[in-house]
Amino acid sequence: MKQLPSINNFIPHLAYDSVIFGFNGKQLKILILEYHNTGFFALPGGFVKRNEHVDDAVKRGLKERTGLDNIYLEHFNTFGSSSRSSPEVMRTIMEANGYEVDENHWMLDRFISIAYYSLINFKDVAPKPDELSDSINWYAVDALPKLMMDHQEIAETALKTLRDNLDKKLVSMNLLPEKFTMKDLQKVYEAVLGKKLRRTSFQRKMLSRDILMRHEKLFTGGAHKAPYLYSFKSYDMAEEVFSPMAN
Amino acid sequence: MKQLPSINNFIPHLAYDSVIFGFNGKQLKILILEYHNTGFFALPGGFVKRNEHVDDAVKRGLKERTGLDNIYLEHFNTFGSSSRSSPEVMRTIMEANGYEVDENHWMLDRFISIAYYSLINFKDVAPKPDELSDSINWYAVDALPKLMMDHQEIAETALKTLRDNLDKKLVSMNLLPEKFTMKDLQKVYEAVLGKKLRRTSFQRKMLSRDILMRHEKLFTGGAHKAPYLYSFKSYDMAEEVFSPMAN
DNA sequence: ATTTATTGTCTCAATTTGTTACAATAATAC
DNA sequence: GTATTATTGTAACAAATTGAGACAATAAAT
Repeated sequence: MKQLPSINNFIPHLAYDSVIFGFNGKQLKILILEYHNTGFFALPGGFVKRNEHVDDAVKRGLKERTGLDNIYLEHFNTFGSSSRSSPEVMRTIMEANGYEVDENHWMLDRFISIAYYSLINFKDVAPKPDELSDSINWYAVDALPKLMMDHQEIAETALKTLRDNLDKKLVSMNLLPEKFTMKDLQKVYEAVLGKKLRRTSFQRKMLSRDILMRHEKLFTGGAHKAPYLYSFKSYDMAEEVFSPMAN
Repeated sequence: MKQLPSINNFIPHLAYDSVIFGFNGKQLKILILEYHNTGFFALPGGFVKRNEHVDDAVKRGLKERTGLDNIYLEHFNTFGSSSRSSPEVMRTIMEANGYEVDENHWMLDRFISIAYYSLINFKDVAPKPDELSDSINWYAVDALPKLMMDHQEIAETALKTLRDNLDKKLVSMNLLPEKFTMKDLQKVYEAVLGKKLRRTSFQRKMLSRDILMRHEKLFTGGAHKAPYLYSFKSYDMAEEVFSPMAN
């Protein structure tokens, strides 16, 4: 009989789930895994070790379970409803994988989930399913399979957060190569926001913000004018929150 | 010897902290408590029961510890660094209150804190300290005492979140009476944002958003034109996040 | 040289915001 | 009553931003 993780190593009742957004130049997708022999689709998640920073647990788990390494993750919400956990679902998943599950097994307990999201360029990675999962695949945000427990809500909240923050945080840095064209940048914005933007206004706006550096042109071989390449200027996040009244 | 709460009732390693913003018509303040005989200042916090929604734990704890009841709370972040907890601080607080603390007491463990914030009109409430605390008082956001552990960071993050969301969420509803004048509303915005706003532009903007209902005038007895009273139109939060591309 | 697709920028209209001005009050003083 | 005072609601115009279209400047193919 295979061994499940021991409760001694983990903080009980506490889990994380991660919403990994990927972009293929056109569409925004989310990484979803499917458990063996169950038909259950879920966000990649895991547990937190006794003496581990939650941020590190998410990075560790994501690497173990999907092969993804060294990606920028951001916490966006915590799902703490006592009704969100489903012992039956957990039992089904574990039994379908050949584990014997004790009635009082800690993984059947009620869990609070700390939720993270990330944005990556999915050309760069090849996620691999872990031993519990049949598959791990990208699904377009408007064509997700039915997700187990409250994972649909977690994914929706993540998308809303991403849309609200795209402008401010420029997390899109993770979705683009070091250097990119204005059109590439616009496509990221359009995919995340889920709507078309006006080319000229977008270009003027981005240039006026003084956050881009212009580099050499990119010659693609197309029968047309070559676009400039840009990169983000580095900027620091320093911000005085508790400052005295501004003038 | 007094009894500390038993671990059997609570989820281990999990706590919450609350940043309660209050507004007095002029300044934005935060509710801070001071533990007996220690000089430690802290945000009001507590633990989550085994079968309790985290949201409910925060409401319950806040009522028990401060007398505040029925206020709107919103989760804004989770503080999960493994270094954020300080067993020495916890021990000092408990011993200063006459409790005998076992070396391995669960309250000395590492804790992950789920953080909430709220906005209230502090004319309406009279917070009372709980048995562990000497005092519970309002402090202006730019004149906080030195807070224990990472509570300063939690408070700063809450203020930043509040500023970022004031416009969108109109949480300021909690800071105003049912009906209020345009000047009242402007003062809330100014206190939260920490800067003066232009009267005419503010008024035009608020009116153009179609979120206010105009009522009768308010006669204060002042030797001048009487302002109208307004209230927020109710609005529902329904929002399609996973909708197909907008045109 | 001509054609084609795409890019960068300009222009002018439409919209939004900043700024000032001013008429319309409530209450008080006379 | 009438004048005075403080404050409010809104108009008017300027300044800034955004929307929409036009167009010249390319790269590469014909």
